Amino acid sequence: MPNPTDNFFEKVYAIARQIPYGKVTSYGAIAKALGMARSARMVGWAMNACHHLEDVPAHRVVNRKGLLTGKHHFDGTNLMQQLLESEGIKVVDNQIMDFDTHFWEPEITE
DNA sequence: AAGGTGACCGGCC
DNA sequence: TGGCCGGCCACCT
Repeated sequence: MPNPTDNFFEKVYAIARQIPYGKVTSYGAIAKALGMARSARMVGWAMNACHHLEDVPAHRVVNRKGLLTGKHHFDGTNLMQQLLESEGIKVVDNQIMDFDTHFWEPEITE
């Protein structure tokens, strides 16, 4: 019997798992998809908890500037960048190149 | 119960 | 684009 708070995380995970291969999205986009555009920070918090889940491609979630703000939370230091580049996304200095091109907008689940 | 924290965002210069 | 400031909401001590 999951707590109601866990549902919130599940929602974030659901969005993250919907991110297609070679695509990225922003915390704000996910927050907006959940109807909490003003609480993008909560998405980041949820991502922190999702870090122990392999089903959630957290490396495809970056901030709205396309900066790999959370790369520091991954196992290594450049693991997040490696994963993105492995999907065809060019990353330089923790920043995604052609962010608008690889940007993917999550579906609104309300 | 209250305060501090955080993988952020938007506006302004 | 980059830096600074305020707001935002859930979680932890």
